[in-house]
Amino acid sequence: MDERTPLEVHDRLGYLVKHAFVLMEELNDRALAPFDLTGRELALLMTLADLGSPSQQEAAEALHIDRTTMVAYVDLLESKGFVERRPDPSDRRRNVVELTDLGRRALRKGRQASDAAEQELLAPLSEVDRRRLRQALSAIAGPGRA
Amino acid sequence: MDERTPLEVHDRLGYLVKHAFVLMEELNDRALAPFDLTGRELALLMTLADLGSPSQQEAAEALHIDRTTMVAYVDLLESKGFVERRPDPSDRRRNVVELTDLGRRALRKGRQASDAAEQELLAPLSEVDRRRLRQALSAIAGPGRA
DNA sequence: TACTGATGATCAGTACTGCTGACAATCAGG
DNA sequence: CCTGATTGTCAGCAGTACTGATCATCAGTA
Repeated sequence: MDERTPLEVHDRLGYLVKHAFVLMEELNDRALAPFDLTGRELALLMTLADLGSPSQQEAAEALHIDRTTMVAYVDLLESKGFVERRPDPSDRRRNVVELTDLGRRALRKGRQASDAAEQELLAPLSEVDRRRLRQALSAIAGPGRA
Repeated sequence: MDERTPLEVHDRLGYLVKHAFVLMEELNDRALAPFDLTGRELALLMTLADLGSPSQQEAAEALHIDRTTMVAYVDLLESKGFVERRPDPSDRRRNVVELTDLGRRALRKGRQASDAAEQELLAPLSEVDRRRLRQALSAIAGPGRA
């Protein structure tokens, strides 16, 4: 009870991708709110866990965000007690960013909640279609394109 | 020559969808720049053409944006000479938004350029995969979800 | 040692997008 | 006429992420 006429713009790839993104963001942030996390913050926690204890620069590159943006994220997660900054003894220009125990716990809980949000977004799709969508998006936006 | 370790975060749906969106936006805006259009502005031109001559409110609903945001878009497109505001004689609260001849021309050119940008984004995919991706995104983000 | 250039983190300022809340004008129903 | 709802407009704010400048540090070189 919303659309009368099918609109051309609703079939454009740009429109579809944008609204899939907005929806995913909403579901993700809603699922993560109980753990005091946003989707972007969870992504950073995941990156820190994957990379060991990277510098801010390395983490920023892995997430394809600007290093000046990373400063604010680390500030935020540090204020929540999820990560700690530590100057790298072997190169004192660098800040090593490490997960705290609290941060590791938030990561575990957050990953579960985010998994559930993904399932919610993918609900209209069959198992095969979900796999195909993932593969298509990886081919489009994955390594070597950004 | 970029990623050493496969990172968990790069397989998350949120990450994939976000970066597909960012890439699509870049390709779209680059393709549309010669016609003095952004992807969002083209979307509005398409909506106006589809809906006939809707009020700002109707156009905003069709694009799922706020009516206060629509004001700025119409201002912008009006300053470029692509659309015209006209008070609706039958309801003087409303502004009917109409494409000008210049706007119709920009729409034609812009649609072609945007089509090319879509093809560029979809380049890594086969014809079948492109169709499946579109269907999957429609099921996820199409009518009835937003 | 001293000099030079590059690198990492930080901050101020800016731009863009899109929201909320308030307002005036207008309409519809009684 | 009144009342309440609707439409467009505007000011203000929030979130995101950038550029450019600055400071400390490092690496290489003479």
